[in-house]
Amino acid sequence: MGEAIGSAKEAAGNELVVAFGRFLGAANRLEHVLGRAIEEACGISHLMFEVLLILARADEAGLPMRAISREQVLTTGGVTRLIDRMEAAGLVERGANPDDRRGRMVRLTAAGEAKAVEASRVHVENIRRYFLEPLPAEHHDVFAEDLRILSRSAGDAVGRLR
Amino acid sequence: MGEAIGSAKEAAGNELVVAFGRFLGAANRLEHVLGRAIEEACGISHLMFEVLLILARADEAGLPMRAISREQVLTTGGVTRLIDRMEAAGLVERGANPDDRRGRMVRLTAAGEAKAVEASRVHVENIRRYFLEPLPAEHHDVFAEDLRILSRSAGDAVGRLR
DNA sequence: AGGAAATATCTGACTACTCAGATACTGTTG
DNA sequence: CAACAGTATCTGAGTAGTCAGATATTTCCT
Repeated sequence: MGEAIGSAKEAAGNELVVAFGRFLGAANRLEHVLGRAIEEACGISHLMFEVLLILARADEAGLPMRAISREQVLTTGGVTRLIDRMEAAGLVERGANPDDRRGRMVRLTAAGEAKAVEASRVHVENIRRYFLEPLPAEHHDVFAEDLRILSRSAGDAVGRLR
Repeated sequence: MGEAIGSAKEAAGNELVVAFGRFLGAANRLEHVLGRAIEEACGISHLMFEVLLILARADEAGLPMRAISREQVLTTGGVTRLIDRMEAAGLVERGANPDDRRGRMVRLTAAGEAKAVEASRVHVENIRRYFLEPLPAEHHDVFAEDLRILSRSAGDAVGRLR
């Protein structure tokens, strides 16, 4: 694992490069495919689904936009435009932020709540059908544990990299 | 795990939705951050790096473009444009495909090989420094095994979803 | 062989991001 | 409290993807 990388072929075959590449590639494709499935079934993009979930966890008053750009890998400009589209689609609404007149609060509309429920059902169904059911039942726990370990490790790593 | 989802709050708190969301989010951010690091250090995008590695694994003759769109989550149109930029940057070159006159072969230039080596060094260094070194040494094997299991499971799931 | 269907790539039009700069506030500090 | 650095959001311009349609060539079937 500690060899110097001399040629391009060696670089491409390096154990760490290969292992991380496969892992990240698989995770990306999974997200891509699950996102596509929601998009086709519910007519909202993957990012919109994430935002619906973030807002569903918040309380009545909603969240300021910056809270959304922090949770997603999106610049503030990107969030402005994403929320513009979601507002145009009737899923969220913007209101004044009483604590800070620079900011706006974003909260779910009734239609947004309904869409969050609908999309979650689709999502859970897809995960279960294609991801979990083919595994023998006793592997579910092990798998869930793997997910936890990896998401924590990956999260820690991101924190250090920044 | 089998409850019906009734409200948006329940949807957002659903165990599967949360676990997959965290996992995919962490994997994405990790890829994003590692990609950024390569971009800043080497001046190539994350996708260009992936393509350099794919081509480095191929033999002298290179690969047809379609082989690249298959390995990446990219349409053929996207590959055309990505390779356009890489060719403009001097990293790859296109040649005729003697077996199929519709297609073109893409292969690394000397500059492309050098860039693959350079970027891999940076990548390995970052993974090691931020991801592996903070783990106690005896966890490395367990971790590598986790990566293997998860990337295989995710790959299988994607196959079933399509 | 002759022609239909499939495949590889390229392109025009569109979309959704990024970055940087503008605007409008807030908070801190001398 | 006046100035100034900081923060939240929005916007213009640029970039890199998608999709669908065009073109050239191959493959398959009769």
